[in-house]
Amino acid sequence: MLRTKTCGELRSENIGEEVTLCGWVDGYRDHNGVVFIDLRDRYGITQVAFKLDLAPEIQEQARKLRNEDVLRATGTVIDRGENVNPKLDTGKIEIHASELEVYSKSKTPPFEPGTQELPNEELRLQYRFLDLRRQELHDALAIRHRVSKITRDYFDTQGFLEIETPMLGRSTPEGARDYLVPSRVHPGAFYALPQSPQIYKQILMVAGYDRYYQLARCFRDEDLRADRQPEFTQIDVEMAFVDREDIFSTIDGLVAALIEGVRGTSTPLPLPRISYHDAMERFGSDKPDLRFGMELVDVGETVADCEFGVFKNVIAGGGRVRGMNAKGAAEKYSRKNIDGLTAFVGEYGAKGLAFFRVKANEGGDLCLDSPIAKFFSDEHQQAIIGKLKGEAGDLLFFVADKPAVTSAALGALRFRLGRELELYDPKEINCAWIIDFPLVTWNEDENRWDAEHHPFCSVVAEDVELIKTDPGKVRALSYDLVVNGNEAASGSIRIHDSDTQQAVFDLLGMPAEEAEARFGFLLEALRYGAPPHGGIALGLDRWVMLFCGYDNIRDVIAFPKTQKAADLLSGAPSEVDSRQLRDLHIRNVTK
RNA sequence: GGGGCCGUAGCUCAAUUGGUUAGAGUACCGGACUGUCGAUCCGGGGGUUGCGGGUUCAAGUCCCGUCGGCCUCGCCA
Repeated sequence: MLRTKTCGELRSENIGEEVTLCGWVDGYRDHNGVVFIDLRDRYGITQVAFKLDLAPEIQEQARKLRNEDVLRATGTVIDRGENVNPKLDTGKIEIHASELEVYSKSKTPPFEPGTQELPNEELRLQYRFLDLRRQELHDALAIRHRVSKITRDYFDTQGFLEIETPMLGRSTPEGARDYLVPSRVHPGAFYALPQSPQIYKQILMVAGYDRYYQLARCFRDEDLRADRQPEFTQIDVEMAFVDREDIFSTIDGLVAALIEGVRGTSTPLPLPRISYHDAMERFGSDKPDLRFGMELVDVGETVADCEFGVFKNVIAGGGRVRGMNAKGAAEKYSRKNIDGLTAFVGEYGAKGLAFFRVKANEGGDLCLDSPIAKFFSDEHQQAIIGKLKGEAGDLLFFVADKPAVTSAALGALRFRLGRELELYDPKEINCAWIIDFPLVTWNEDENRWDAEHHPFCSVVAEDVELIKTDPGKVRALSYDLVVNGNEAASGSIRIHDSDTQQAVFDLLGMPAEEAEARFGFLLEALRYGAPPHGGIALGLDRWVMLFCGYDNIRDVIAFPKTQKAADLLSGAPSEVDSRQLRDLHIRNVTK
């Protein structure tokens, strides 16, 4: 090594030692007779002093050092005495340099990795090599490494094999849009990058590899979000000869190991479970944030005969009126704030947001205060207050609409209010299984049933008969793991007998020929002795994001892409020359 | 595809709500200084206000379009 120590490890015990450090200039202070350099590497910062009286021959060179220059300095570890810097772990010592080698000068950087105020993200992504020098990115990627390492160790102890599956696969048009790769040797034909290793891992089960996992890179050509990148990493798992409980206990163990390994805290197992139905009723979401309460309440019966036309008409039309109680928030939201919330729920299809402040009148009785309170008799007001357990100072919100809209709007509003009202400890990691998802949901536009999870998802045994009679009521053997309001894992027990598989294809309106054409290779494999099997995939990026306490996954990915799926560092995607296109039998039709 | 926020010096921001030569901090350059650690002090350079149109006596500011970044609905089996 070119160095004998790192910039993070020297302490008082090292005083008197001759050491050599390498690193980047994090800051410089030139006092003519002495030049101070804050030298930074992965491990920390150490102050190096270049003193005129000790090494006059390198003084001139030291005075020219600027931020982000790379150097090697050799010198003696000195006690700082009175001049300790409590901000640095190495603050009790410094190096009095006798030798200096400048490996490379840096152009003036567009921003300083050590600075407090971050530049805009566009610049950070363009100069990602500078951004990655920041301590926060180092920490995030270290946690990411820890999650991967713990995962591999855990599955190893459980007898799993890590098996790689192809990146160049066959396009199956279901689900997300594929990223396609043209074939040179098969003119007009394309590979697809995997949306997930789903079909391959099921084939591995048929092949007898009954405990498989993989840290799998996946690709989906869909619009991005804060927690969605076009390429991302799944902890992909599949097991044979198992039922749902085996998956839960296996993943419970992984989750506990991750939290223990990253946070150092233990997690009570088994993780709690909530049915999809209960999650939607109580929280308005299939990925509820369970760090706080503020559950939804149905007041449909209570307000069915009130004088407020909106409520009355919605109930009469088969809709629902649901609400929730923001405890103590009456004075925290002005009329203008609430207008903002009304616009917010509008994004989820709600046509309005009714609100009431709970107040105590002169007599000490509770009543509702709102522009629409006059439409509610005293009996109605008391009933509403009773249902939502209202107390003076509470703020009640209601949405009246189609059932799905009340869930979507109130679920989103609850999530937002929980954050704004700081109803939880932001460091908490709260996990729960959501189970008993519906197998299919009705697609209004296409006038058919769509698979909620995917077409190979098995069904709760007692619901099999319902496939033909009442498909919307069929519960799937699928499950999600939600963490702090994020879908952090999703999986299912798969269908392994062809009768059930055919029944599901029939339900989805997929003719046998079409199923054969699309994933016949999986169906054929299942005909050669398929064990009962099931699995799950965890979103590794999201888990790391949650462990870091960030609100987007770009900050836990070394080289992320922008919302338009561009890499601002490399310039991908880019045009290619016509020769490459010709080799691939591709013609550019945009010109 | 839709909605919203943003774009001014290398960077972070300001600019009287349409009005004189677009400012500050920081970074950068030069100088002073032997104990700083957000060093300090003196001096200096640095602008196509993302881009293109339009309105106006006058546009960083208003309007239209466009590019880019972020958030989001749809989408993501």
